[in-house]
Amino acid sequence: MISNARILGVLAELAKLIALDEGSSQAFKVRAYENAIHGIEGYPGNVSILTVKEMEAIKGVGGSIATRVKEFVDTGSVKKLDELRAKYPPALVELLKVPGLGPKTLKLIRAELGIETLDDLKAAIDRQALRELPGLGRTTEEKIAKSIERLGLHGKDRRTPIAEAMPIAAGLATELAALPGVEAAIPAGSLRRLAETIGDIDIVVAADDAQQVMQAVATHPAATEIVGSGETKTSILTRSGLQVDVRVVAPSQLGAALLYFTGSKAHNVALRQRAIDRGWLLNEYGLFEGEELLAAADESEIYQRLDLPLLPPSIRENQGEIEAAANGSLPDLVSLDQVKGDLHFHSDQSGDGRSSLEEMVAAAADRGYTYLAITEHGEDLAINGSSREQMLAHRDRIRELNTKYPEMSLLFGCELNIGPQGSLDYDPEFRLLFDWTVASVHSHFDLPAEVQTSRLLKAMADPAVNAIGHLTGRYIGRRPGIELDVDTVLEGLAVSGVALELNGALDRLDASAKVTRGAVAAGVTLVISTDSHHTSDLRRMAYGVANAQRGWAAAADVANTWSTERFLDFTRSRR
DNA sequence: GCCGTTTTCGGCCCGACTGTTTTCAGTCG
Repeated sequence: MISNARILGVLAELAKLIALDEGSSQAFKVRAYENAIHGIEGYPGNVSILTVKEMEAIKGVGGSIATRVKEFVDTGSVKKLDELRAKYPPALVELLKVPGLGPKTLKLIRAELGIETLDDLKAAIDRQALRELPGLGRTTEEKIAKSIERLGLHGKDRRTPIAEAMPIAAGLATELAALPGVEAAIPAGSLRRLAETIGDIDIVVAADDAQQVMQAVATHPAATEIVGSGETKTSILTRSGLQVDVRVVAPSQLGAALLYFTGSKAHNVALRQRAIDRGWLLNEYGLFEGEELLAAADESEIYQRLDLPLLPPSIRENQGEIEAAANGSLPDLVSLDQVKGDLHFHSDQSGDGRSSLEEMVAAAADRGYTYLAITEHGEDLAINGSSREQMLAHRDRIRELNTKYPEMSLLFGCELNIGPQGSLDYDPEFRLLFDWTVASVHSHFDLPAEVQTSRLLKAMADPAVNAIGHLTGRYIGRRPGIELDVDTVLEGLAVSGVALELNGALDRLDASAKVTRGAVAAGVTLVISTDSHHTSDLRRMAYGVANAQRGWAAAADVANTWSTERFLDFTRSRR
C-alpha cells in the first residue's frame, strides 16, 4: 500500500514542474493540481486502494489527475512526471527557492544565458549578465544576488515552528498596539490558525494613520533588513531569517482584513467564490455589492452575510468546514470557556517542575477549574520521577491542600512512563492508588512502528491508565515523533476507553489535529491538557483547545469539559 | 486540469509591491 504522503509528493512535484513549464504558478493547470492536492489532504482514507472512478469523487480530482495517481500506484512512476524531470533537472528546479526568482524569470535566464545551476546563476550575476536582459535590470540582479546569499536563512520553503514564532508575533503585536492612534494589532496568518509551522508572521494593524506604523516597523530593532515597504504594507526580516509582514487597514475594515490575512488561502478562495455566487465581491477591504459596502468591520458580519456562522480561525482550511457550516453538520466545536479542569500537571515535586504545588493549585483555582489532576512523573524517569514513599507523602499534601479549595476536586495523579516494551512504573497494585494517570513515551523514539504500536497497546491495557499523553513525543521542528500505526492505536483507545491527550504545549501539539480528527471519527474520548511545569504554562490550554478545534472536536468528545460528577465517574470506569 | 441550481464550454480570487516600463509583468501571499 502506498501512503497518501507519497502520492501527494508526486502531485506536488508535478505542480511545481508544470508551473515552470507554463511559466506561471498561477496557471489554471497548476491550480488544478493544487486543488487536487488539497482535496487528497482532506481525504481520510488511503487513496492508493481507490479506483480511478472513486478518486474522481474527491473534490478537485478529475479524470486526468486520477489516472496519473493510478499510474503511480500501479507502476511506481508517472510518464508525464518523468518527461518533465528530464526537461527540468533538479538543480534547475532548486533555483525556484530563491526569493524573487519565479518561473518566468527562470525560464528567461535559462534560455538567454544557459543557466542550469546555482553556480551558473552566481557566475552570471558576477559578470553582470542578468541586468542586460529585457525586463530585468541592475536592481533585480542585485536583489537576486542578495537572496542567494541568504538562501539557507530564508528560502521560500523554510518553515518556522509555531512555538518559535508565537512569542515574536505576540511581542511585536503588543508593541504596535501601543502606538498612538492604533486601535488593534493582531497576529493573523497560519499563526492565528495554529498551524504547526509557519512561513512568515502576518500582523494586521487597525489605524487611520498608516505612515506612522510603517515607520515604526521599518525602524524596529528586531528588523535586520527591510524586504519591502509601501504605504500600507512593510515586510522585515528578523535575525533568525523569519519574515514579518505588517499590514495597516482602516479600523472600519479590520474584519475583512483579518479574514483575508488569516486565510487559509483555500478558505479565502472558497469564501470569495461564495460571494461571487451571490453577485458580490470579497476582498481585504470588505464584502461589496457593486459600490455598496455590505460588511467589513467584523469577521462574524461577513460570514453572516454569506449565510455562515463565524468559523474559528483554527478550522479555516477549506477541508469541508464551509460546506458543513452551511448545511448545519459542523460539530459544536469545543471552546476554552467549556474547559473545567487540567489533567496533566506537574509541580516541583517532579524534577523538571518549576512552581510549587501550592502555586500551581492556586493558578488552577484562578482559572475557575473545578477539578485538577496533579500528575508528577513516575519513578522510572530516573531524574524527574518520585519514589513510592515520595508519592504517598505527596498524596497527603494534595489531600490537605484540597481542604483549602472545597470548590475544586484535586486528584492524586501520575504521569506514568511507558517503557520500550510497554511496561509502566511501580506495580499494578500501587498504580491503582492514583485517582488519575496519564501514560506517556519519554524514550526509545526510534523503534519500528509495529513495536511502538504494540508498546502503546500494552500500556493502555493496564486498568490504571486513564489517558495516553503526548502520543508521539514529537517536538515540532526539532524531533520527529515515534512512528506508529495510527488507526490501530485509535481503535485500541476506543475499545479500551482510555482517553487520548491533546497536549497544548506549542512545541508539541500532540496528538496532532489530523490524528485528532481521526480520533473523533473513531469515537475516542479526548482530554485537553497543558502538561504545565510552571504557573505560566496554564495558558497553553487555549492552544490545546484550538488544536482540538482543528481536529473538529466537540465539547462532548472532551472529558475535561464534563461536569465534575461525570468526569469522576469516568476516572473510575476502567478500575 | 477541473467543474456545474447560469452544467459539457468558458470560466477559474484578489490585490500590494517592485522594477521596469511609460501602462504593465512578475512575484508573492
